[in-house]
Amino acid sequence: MAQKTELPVSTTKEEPAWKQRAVERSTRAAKIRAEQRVVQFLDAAQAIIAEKGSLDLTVQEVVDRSRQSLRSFYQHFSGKHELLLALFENALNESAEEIRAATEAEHDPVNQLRIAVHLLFEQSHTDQARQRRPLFTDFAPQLLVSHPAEVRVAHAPLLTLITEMMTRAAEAGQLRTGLRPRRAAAMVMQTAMFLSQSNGVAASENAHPITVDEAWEFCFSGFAGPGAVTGSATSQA
Amino acid sequence: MAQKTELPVSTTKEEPAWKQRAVERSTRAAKIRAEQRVVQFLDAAQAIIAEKGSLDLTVQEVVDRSRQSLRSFYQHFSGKHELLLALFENALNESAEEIRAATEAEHDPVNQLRIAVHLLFEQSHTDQARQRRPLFTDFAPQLLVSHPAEVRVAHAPLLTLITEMMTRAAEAGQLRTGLRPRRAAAMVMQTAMFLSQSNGVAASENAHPITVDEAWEFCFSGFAGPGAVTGSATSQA
DNA sequence: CGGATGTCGAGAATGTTATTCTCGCACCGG
DNA sequence: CCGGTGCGAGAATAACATTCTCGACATCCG
Repeated sequence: MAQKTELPVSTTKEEPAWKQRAVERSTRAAKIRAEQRVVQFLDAAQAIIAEKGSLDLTVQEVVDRSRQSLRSFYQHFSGKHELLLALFENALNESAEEIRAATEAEHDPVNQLRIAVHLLFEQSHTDQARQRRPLFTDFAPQLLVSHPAEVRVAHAPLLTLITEMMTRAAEAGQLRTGLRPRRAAAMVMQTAMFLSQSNGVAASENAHPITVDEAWEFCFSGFAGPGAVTGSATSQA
Repeated sequence: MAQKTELPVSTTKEEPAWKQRAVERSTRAAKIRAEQRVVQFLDAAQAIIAEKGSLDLTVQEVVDRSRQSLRSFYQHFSGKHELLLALFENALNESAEEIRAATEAEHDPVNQLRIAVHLLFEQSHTDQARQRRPLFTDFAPQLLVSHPAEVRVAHAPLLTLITEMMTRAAEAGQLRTGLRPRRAAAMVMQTAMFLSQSNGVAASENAHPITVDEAWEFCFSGFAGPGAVTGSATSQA
């Protein structure tokens, strides 16, 4: 691509320093701009979703809102799907942060887990708290089917966090024998999220909806083994 | 609409018997035809799904395959969505039947539950056994978000079945105190299905995938009271 | 028989999106 | 000033779902 005529043959292997620097300079600027744009797209999408309380957004909407162009959009994302995936990962990271923050005051690992399950459950609830996170939990199921690998990556931080707790619980002898902490963490995490989701809007008909506490009791017994007792601060509400 | 002139006023309230019969006769024929057509659409869709192993079907495909017309399709279904819903309900009914059949030889309610969880788990697995049922389990998540009420209806037969088992388990003192059978049933059902789904294709990377037995142990501990032990026929595999 | 009415296949028309493509402008180093 | 390059505006394309129109064929009623 470059003017081979003026450059020594060695160039093929290693560019001269000045060129590298020059390229670097022009490259960095481009990178910064790119990052800015990506962020703008992300923010725009987030805002739209928050406004309409649903994932039904059009690439066009996002583009308009972010005051950029379709062209630019497809230059930065391979498609709508990647945008959503980015938001999804974001949301899960934030969620993990939130849980970490909410549990760091607590010493008892089982209580930490209880808090984690509560938060996870609430954040995954489709109805309530339609502000930010739940939407991505709406999105998760589709993803789970179409792009399981990406989902696993996105779940990683949360899974890691919960695994830590579970490991400490295991050390405290709170874990059913024969159950590896990571497995337990995975199951608890999934269960909390999905039980929450499966409640749907149905608050009207029968008393179906499963409560946070029920879900927690279920998870707790699930990993602690039958007969265990919920940590000291059990919410008997 | 009818010729009011020749008919007594009373007609407005109650049609004469002969007319009712006539209407009935012509109506029945129509109904039969309609049912036939619906079945044809359903079969065609099922076949296509089985063939491509995915839910990505086009209304057009279904229509072509069933040797009918678009017009006819929209005359019998309010839209693609309703078709999928019908298939979904079907699949869940079959699933419930299957489970019922597989458990009727078993007396111990806990063992019945174990079998049920195993079957549910396997049927919900996205990978394996891509023949019939799993596809609808793929479909479920979307539905759960968009039409929770319908999902509840579709789940009803399965839920009922599992609730029966759970009730018997409770009578046998196998259920954690304070846990109503129906709630337990709902949670176990959801957990079995979702844990299975969340495994994704990832069989390659880390050892993530949760096994049937792990899921069962988790569920069992989740609902069973203190000191309970998995039913006699525990598969220690 | 002959027209009215209803059913239905064939396929065109419409509407919504995502995604791609084409232009043309503005800016930048030489 | 010139050839590029980055990018906005928006037209073009492609899939689909859903609706609409037409015309053939049947069935019923007088």
